[in-house]
Amino acid sequence: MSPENVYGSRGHGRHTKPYHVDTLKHIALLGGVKGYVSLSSKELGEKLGISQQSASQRILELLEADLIQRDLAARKQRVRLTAKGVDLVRREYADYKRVFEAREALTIHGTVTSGLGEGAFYMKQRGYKEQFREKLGFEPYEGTLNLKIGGEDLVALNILEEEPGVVIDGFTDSGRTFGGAKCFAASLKGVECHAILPLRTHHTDNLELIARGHLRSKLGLRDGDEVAVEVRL
Amino acid sequence: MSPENVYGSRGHGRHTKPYHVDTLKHIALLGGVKGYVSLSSKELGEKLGISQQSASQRILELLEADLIQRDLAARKQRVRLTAKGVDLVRREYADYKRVFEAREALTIHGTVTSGLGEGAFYMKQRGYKEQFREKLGFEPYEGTLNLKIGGEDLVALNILEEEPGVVIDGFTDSGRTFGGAKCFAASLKGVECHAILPLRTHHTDNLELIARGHLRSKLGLRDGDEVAVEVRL
DNA sequence: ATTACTAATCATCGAGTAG
DNA sequence: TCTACTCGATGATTAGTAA
Repeated sequence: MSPENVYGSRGHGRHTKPYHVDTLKHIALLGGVKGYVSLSSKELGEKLGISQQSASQRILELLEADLIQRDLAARKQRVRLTAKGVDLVRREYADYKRVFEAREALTIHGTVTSGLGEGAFYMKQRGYKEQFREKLGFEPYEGTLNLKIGGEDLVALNILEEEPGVVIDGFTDSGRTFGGAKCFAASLKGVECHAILPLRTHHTDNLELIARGHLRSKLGLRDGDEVAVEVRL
Repeated sequence: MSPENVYGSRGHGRHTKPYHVDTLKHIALLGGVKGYVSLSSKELGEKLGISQQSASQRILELLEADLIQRDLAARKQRVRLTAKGVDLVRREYADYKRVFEAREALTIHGTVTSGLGEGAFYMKQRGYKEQFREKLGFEPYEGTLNLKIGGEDLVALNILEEEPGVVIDGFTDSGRTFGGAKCFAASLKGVECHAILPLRTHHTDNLELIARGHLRSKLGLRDGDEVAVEVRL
């Protein structure tokens, strides 16, 4: 588990309390990930084994932390998780998945996308290129293959976030700061490559792949193609 | 989630506190499921974002609740989860899995075993037979096919425990009490059957199947055969 | 019925420190 | 070093009740 992932900073919110994840889990189990669910504070209290008053308080705290949204128009409130709330719960899920399904490799499904071409800019930086040669043993093509990850495969990204990988250090060049990243050996349709993730940024649903050559042309990939990449841990 | 699954009674322990599952999760992530891991109270405190003193206290509470075992012989303590502790964490995992991988069917792998022939005794009871005819629409063969479930498939059993299913009520006959159960439609190698689970008992690694005919002879199954059963929710 | 405020109670936590 | 005790401070929960 990442060192920052402690109560005081969990979910990047300043007000995240230890029991919030569990509360979110119960709302999620009622369908709060897909849409609003009718849930009185009394009902929530019963599910959590606490009083109506405490449950009401927790709802207020989750609202304050932007982890749920509420519709208080009708007699009975309706709640749903925010994207941030879903993300927090999915991260917790990733932890448990790591406990029981620790593997040497993860298969992640994604859709080929163009992105903003930002990857190429970063791949051209000398500060990165030298480290790639040193730590990965090759100098990658100056561009990345961007995969959009969705649905059940998102949890795999959360697992990667918590695995060490090969660390590429951040640096500064001409007054600009370039953040650190980590790499995992991977293969895409039999072609060896590396998955690369920023060290700090979370909340992403993208996975970038780098390789010796130009993956897109080598594999004849186009935007929208569905692929499965095998990432080794 | 089952109504009993609240803090006060979680894991059937009288002393289970809300943060115990999270503490167990961190120990599990370090390898505490497979064996002892060296873990000082200071280290645990850092992982949980609490002080060394509080972490020490949590270790004592987990020991008291029979959720971990400890080896305090060396300079640094070593801890591991008990079966009860693993079970508690796996149940939590099942909750999260249900949130993100809610499906209409679960595929569960198991090994055919003979068991003690107890299944047949229960299947002969009139109190059950009448309910099977009424609620499942057929009267099953007077015996069960017993599957031993292991490893990663155990979490599927925990998911079934939390799903409603078709409830078979308990009853008393000749002064003896017969507990309730719940059934899920299933198929084994293309043959329609039902999975049946006791309503109260937990901590099992067995799954019993009932069907119109004798599954074992119909499918040519022997003890030790590996099968996959598709259970519909 | 609801939600949620306030005040009192109760539990959790960490600093200091002993073994 | 380590674990873990005491105890005062902090934080969480609930009963009573308002709206």
